[in-house]
Amino acid sequence: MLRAKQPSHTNQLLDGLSAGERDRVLALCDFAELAAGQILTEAGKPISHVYFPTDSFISLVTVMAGGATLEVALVGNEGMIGVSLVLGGQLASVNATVQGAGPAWRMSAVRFRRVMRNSKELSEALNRYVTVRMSQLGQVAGCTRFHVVEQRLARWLLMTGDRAHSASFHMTHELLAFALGVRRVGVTRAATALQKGRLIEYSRGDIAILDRKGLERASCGCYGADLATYARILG
Amino acid sequence: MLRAKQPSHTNQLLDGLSAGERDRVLALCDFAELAAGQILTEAGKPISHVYFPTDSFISLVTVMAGGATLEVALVGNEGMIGVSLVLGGQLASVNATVQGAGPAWRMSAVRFRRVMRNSKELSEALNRYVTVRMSQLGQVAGCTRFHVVEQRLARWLLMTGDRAHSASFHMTHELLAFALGVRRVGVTRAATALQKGRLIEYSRGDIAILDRKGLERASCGCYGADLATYARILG
DNA sequence: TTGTGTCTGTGCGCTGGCGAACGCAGCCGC
DNA sequence: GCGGCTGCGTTCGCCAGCGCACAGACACAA
Repeated sequence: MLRAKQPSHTNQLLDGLSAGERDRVLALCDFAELAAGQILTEAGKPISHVYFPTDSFISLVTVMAGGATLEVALVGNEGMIGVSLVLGGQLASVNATVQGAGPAWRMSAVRFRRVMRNSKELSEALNRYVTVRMSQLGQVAGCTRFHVVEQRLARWLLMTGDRAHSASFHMTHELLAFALGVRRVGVTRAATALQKGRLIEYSRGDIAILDRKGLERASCGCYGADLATYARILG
Repeated sequence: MLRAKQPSHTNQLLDGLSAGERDRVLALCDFAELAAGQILTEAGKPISHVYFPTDSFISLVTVMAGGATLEVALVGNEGMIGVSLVLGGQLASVNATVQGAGPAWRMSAVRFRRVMRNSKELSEALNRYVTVRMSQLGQVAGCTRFHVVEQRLARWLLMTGDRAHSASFHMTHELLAFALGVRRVGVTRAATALQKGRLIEYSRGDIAILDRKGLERASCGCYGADLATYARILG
């Protein structure tokens, strides 16, 4: 694993709150160190905690009957894990697996429900985040349908770079294949092409983005569309 | 257009409310007759009204940069149009086009915001519906990625039969192609196969389901998964 | 040093869906 | 009764991604 930027220990959703409100919320959280591969929620099972990542990032994956997998969202310090609770539910609707190890603010479901009832400011902010996620889910469906692996890979690398707060991070082709819902070989092909174009560099799971602008050109517009959606609703 | 069952003029979301609450909500609605092709919301534009379909059904479509289209949800009397308002937003995140003409309860955005603030019962019910939609969006993304056109077509026909309250309805291959995000030719192929198997019958846009059980076998499990999700959260 | 496991690269035949194009058949209006 | 429009059927070459299989390359441990 290559060197990462200084961690920020902040989460944008919480930072968007007024100072007093943010402090009240943070007082109910503890600071958890998430390990790569750790499972935070499983589809259909109760949610025990919500998480506000700061320097970790988490992959939300749907598992189809038959075992095929597809990542439907990548959550870093711009988001949260456990949106079902925001909507008053109990059960998770997707599998959340830690992709990038690191810290996150964590709050028990019980406390979260209470503070959601009592804080209009928090619940409004998180409702806006839910709106963003819904928009992005639609976008992901279309992206997955219409864009080729190389574009989607480029998009994924950009998103991950943002959430890792670093141009380099760890992720094998195998894991990328699960996220993109393609074969490992398909990832290798696409990654080789991007590397030949001097946009990225990788070796045994260590990936580095060399040319961010170039990678944006190689990706589909969905990367920019996602950012725009977020900015429009939560910016 | 072939004969339809007796229309019910009910909407399941509203029917799930207590009688008093339902009456209060309905008193704020008017009864609109929606025409096929009518556009109810457009992505990025303000939502003027929410709709609770009774015997109409509406297709929610994402339009990608480049013009490709993909239906991400089909809403009938089990749902509503305008979920962004439920979450406190102003703007639609998808295009909603009437696919099956018919009646729907309609309420202005202004009134809807007010009643949402004042009725815990309504807002909780609609929040559960939002949860369902989020789950289904993930399912759709996976279905679109992994299942072949014939399966997806079968699923679409089943969903539409449910929402039309009838085994027959009107829909050309061309429009189906837009919904499924494939070529018209691809729809024709799949439809021919289903017709040869005596599962459906069609002619110049009039489609009839002949063998519902057979169609379920020909579809992917996503049809059943969607129903199960709905039942689990709202049943 | 040797071994073992992990990660990446390549090749082969197959298939589902694509774009483009053309023909035909039913229906409606004049 | 003719013309035109809409909806459906088919064909052709093409390509992205698939499943399968195997080989090299590096890393760490015994």
